[in-house]
Amino acid sequence: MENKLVLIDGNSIMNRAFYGVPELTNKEGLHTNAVYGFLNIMFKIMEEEDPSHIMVAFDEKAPTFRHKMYEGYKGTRKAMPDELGEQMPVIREILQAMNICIHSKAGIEADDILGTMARKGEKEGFDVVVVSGDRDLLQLATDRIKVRIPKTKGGKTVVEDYYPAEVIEKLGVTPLQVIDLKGLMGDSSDNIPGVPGVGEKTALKLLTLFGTVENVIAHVEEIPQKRAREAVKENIQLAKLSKELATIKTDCRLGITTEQCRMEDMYNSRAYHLIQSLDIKSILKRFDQDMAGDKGLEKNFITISTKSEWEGFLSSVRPEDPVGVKAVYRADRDVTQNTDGQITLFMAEGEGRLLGMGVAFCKERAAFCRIGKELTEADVVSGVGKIQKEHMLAANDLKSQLDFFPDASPANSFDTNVAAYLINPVQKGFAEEDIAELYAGISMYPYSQIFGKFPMETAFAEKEEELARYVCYCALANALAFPLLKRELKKIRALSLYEEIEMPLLFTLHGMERWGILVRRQALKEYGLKLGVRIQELEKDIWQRAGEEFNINSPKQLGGILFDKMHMPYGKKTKTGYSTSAEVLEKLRFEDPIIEQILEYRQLTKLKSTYADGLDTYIDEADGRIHTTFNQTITATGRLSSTEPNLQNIPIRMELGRQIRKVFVPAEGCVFLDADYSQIELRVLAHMSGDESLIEAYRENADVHRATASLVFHTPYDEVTELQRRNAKAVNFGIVYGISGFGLSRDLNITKKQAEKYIEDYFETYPKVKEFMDQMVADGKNRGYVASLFGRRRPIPELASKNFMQRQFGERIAMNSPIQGTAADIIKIAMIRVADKLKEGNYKSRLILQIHDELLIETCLDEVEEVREILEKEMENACDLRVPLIAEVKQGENWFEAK
DNA sequence: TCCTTCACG
DNA sequence: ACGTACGTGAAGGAA
Repeated sequence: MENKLVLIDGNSIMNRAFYGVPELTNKEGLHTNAVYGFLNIMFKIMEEEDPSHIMVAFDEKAPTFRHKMYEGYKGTRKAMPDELGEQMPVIREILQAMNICIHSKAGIEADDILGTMARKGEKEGFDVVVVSGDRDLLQLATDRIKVRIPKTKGGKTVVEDYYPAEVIEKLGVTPLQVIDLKGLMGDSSDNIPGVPGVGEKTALKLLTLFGTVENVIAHVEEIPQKRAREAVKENIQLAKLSKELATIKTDCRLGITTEQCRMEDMYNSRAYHLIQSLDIKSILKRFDQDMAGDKGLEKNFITISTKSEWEGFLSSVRPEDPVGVKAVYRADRDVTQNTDGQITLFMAEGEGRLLGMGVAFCKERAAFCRIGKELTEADVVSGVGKIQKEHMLAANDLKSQLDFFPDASPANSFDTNVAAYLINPVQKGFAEEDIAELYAGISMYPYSQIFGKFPMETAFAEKEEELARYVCYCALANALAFPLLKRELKKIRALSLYEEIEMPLLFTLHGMERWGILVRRQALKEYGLKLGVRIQELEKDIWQRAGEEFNINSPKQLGGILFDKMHMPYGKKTKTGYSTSAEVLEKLRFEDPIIEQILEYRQLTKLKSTYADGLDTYIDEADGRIHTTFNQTITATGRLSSTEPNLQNIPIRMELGRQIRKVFVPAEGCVFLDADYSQIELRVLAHMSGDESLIEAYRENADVHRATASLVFHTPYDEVTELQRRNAKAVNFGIVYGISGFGLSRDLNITKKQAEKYIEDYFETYPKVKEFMDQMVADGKNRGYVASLFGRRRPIPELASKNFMQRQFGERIAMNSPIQGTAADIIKIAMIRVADKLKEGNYKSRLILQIHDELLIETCLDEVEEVREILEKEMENACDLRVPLIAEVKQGENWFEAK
């Protein structure tokens, strides 16, 4: 409806909601019940009233003049409970995000703001609706001002409506007389004293007789009842004051116009995300219905389905525009074209998989290219390729779309995902939805809310219109974010990290993923079968010893058997019950042979489910190879991670598990070359700390653990015992992790005291290491982040935590991240150089895996010596430290042999 | 969806 | 008086 103004009493409704809605919290433990209740009431009112204008008024935190005056009189207003107080800023933020006018001013009560705006609106011809939980507001009611008072009755919200007629009916006085009523009877909830001894009944009688407080006072002698007469007589000042207190001002100078209250773009994604962070699902539904028209692109995107349209669109690009893109493609690979070997397979890959592409230059020019008869995949691909010569290509997760951008290079393309990751690696997400918010200044409707968990391929088939719009927004977000992200990278001095490491690496990783690693499927299957046989034997034995059949994989059931039924002494307890971890079982080894069997059972089922059976499902039918995905933007430290499947955690420590590496083999005519960095993190530590003794040890190519033992335990280098060396090694590890006495004591099975002594001695031996650690923690506290040698940042908010544990965790992170991060930087450089050398030299050998400090190359037999040289040299020379970097290269017919 | 366990560096 | 070693991903069970 045109010209309807809704005015909401923020504090009052929050208060109502807080006491009316049972306790609710989000994942972080923030209370949300009042916010939830408030929004429910607000939406209900909006649904019923369909207003054109809306405003919410709040009280300022500081006590107002009126209350100060009264404070001196009698007590104070009850303090707001913390659980409600913490929700006040939250609701204001949400309302602000929804572009709802909120107003509060020191010295002016919310009531007075409402009163003033109500009268103002009425004068300007608005229908006014005032929403409050406070009956005080009833004095505002007129024919054009409706007062609505929500009440919660048994979990449901019922709203009582008051025009003047209803006020008279319910209260027995006119709206204006509400003030007089309160002046006489008072209002404890609003701290209005009233006249002592005068209640509702008496007050009403007096008003029927005299009309107003002033008249009651003037005719005080005429009051029939003695008690009331005396009461009023003795409290004339109090009555006057009470009336004043009860009077809502309607003439405040607020400095806002009704026009500023106009409703606009309420259902946007900023508000959506805010509410989402509160874990209130039911409110989000309202957004689902109403967010259809999000901002940014309006209806400025077109769908292109012919080649001429495409060419016309391309020519509309302005010289300074980047080209934002997002490809929509089929996930499956084209099997039929991949019959004659590797090379053909990859040439053919991608071909025929593209379904469409969002392309955007700016807010005014965005298009969805629909692949079809008159616009082929080749048209789109070559069109983008051509425009890329002059314009930066901006994509998000370019690696996953690289098949469709054959002309892309690290220099002519930008990945908003990678860039945002470098700016803050511990942020929630880096997809277009996040980029749009943070770096493009536009709102996007989240994919999952439109299409659920379906892949884009399905979304394209079922909701093409919506998907077209979605990918255009993605493309636009990328285009708009590009300059901002680049500027930010420059500002934090991470631009060279981005340009010289991460972007080139993206291409290297893409090549590794596509090439994949060959797996002997049959051997894997046999391995799994063998495990299965033994698992069944163990299962039978375990059940027999337990005296019943149960699920050995269930920690709960296993705990019940071991600790309740068999009465073994339990060690640790977890949140949910007994711990049955290997560490605990290890200590029970001698209680019963069942323990040994359970441990073996655990080991075997792990190998079978995760590796034997698990890996098999990832073998590509077309080429017999496994193509993992390397995630470049997951870890907080800068390492890569590997998923679907994870090829960075293939067993090696235990012999039986290690055997599985025999199924990973090089292609026909090739061998594996596998190179490991030797103690890269400790070497990085030596460099970064500048500790002379540690550097010296590495320069002399000494056994560092032995050297450490020698210095820490004051034993000649050649007389260090095995135990001493082992202890020193554990200390070295601990140092890299951000040492703690407890952690080390647990690892070495010694007392905390002893462990602390070790650490103390260690720091005495390598004083610069101690200095370095302290410096990192100080840096983290001062700047909020620590950085690697190449400028890779990790924010550490934990260091500012009030929680001791959290803070200590922050300190360990501060000590570890620069080291782990620098090591990650170094191997990334090595990877790029190795892959580039292989490419430039037209070698047929390929880099196929990275496992943090290890690189695996499928090496053609005739290239072995040259590639070995390249691998070793590029790894060792990846960066120039104060200590040498050593890479140990091994060769083998499979991954087992090459380690 | 969260938790526990365990595989790796 | 707390209750911790740093960084990951997958599987299976419990809720």
